[in-house]
Amino acid sequence: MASAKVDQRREAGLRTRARLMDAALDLLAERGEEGVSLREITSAADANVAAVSYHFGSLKALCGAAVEQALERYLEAQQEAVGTLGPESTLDALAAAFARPMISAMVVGGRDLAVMRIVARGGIDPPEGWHRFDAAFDLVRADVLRVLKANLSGVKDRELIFRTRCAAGLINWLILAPPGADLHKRSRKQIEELLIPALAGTFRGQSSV
Amino acid sequence: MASAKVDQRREAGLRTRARLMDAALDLLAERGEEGVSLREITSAADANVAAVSYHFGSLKALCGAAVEQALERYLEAQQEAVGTLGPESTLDALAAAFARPMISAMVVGGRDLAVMRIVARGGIDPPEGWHRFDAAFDLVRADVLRVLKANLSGVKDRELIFRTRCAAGLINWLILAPPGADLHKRSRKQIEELLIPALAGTFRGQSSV
DNA sequence: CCTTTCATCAAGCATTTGATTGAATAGATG
DNA sequence: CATCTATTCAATCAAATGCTTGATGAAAGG
Repeated sequence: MASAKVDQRREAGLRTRARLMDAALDLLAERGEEGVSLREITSAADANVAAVSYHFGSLKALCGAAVEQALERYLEAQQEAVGTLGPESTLDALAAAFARPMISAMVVGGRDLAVMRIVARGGIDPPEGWHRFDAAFDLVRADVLRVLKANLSGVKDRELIFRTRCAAGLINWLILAPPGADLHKRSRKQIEELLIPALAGTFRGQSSV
Repeated sequence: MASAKVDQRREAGLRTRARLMDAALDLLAERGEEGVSLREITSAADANVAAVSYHFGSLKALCGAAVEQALERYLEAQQEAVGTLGPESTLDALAAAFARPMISAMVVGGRDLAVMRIVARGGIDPPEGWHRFDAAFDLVRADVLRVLKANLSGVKDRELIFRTRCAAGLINWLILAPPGADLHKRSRKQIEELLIPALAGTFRGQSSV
């Protein structure tokens, strides 16, 4: 019990800090950076308005921390999913791996979905400091590009890169779509059956007329 | 000169009214409904703050009118583009027609692009009163679906509808992407060469493994 | 020429925003 | 026990928000 002793005050502080981050995450996912207010976050987190200044310095800093955390969680999942692909993988397998984090988030819902929505929003209005993760994004893109080149040898790199962008955009769009639209609340299998072919088609392009 | 006589006061009023709408359109396209303030619009339109209340009743009403006007312009262009398709049209032709308004807006830029951005934003955060245009959207979707069924006889309707949604989302995503990304400021030909195959692929799906 | 009508404007309104302050509370330390 | 420290809280701040008001100017109408 000696080394397990902790300062209860500090622990309580970290708890409200975490509550603030979670509340910010949910609200940012729902309404975006412009539509989230200090009072709303603190009341959702059951904390005092001053707690934000105390723990993060400012509302902006809190949002930045929340977005950063979302990005880290997302990139980890996305890298793990795409990293397992070998050069022999089919476009279907690529599409499945590429979409896996998004599909999981959609099935599970809750905070995982919020993370995805925040990342997707960042594709439209990139928060400052976003470029800190450029290298990680490039890593994912490189993995995708490798599989694409193996499957579509006749297509220029520029086109393949663009199609990767399209595929990502397609996914992000579906994530940001208002709940109640097509995919939300469906089973993993149903989502895959609809999404994977469309996504694989985007990668493949209309090569055969 | 008899019937051409107009009230100069009223004409001036209509001019500032139009200036307000244009300013609102630009700002809404850039920052979305949450990020636009009364003072910003009126200063961009070179008008007094009270002009908004006078001409539209409220800021919300002004934004609603601007969004509605954008939707009308968009739907007209989209319907015209897709309506020319026959049942014999290839997926390439379908993709070209489907993307034509977006491509034109991207090449021309300016207010046309603002219109597209507002419509795209509406796909994520649908403004109230949006469903007034559901019928018009359905018309476009029906035209697309007709061509899709002729080209992809083995695929279920539900999948084709979903792929139409994916294609629209893909386009909207590229429209909303920050300027400076891939497509912006490129020639129509360059944009088409990149976009049409990707879009046609999305429609076609990965039917042949 | 006088009155009315339409549009614009500076000034001010109440509310909400993010942020700060000093006191109060609860736990840790010696 | 007393002292210190980390956290929370109600109260408050200046700035920005959307909106209204009464005055002002200019064109229109009789």
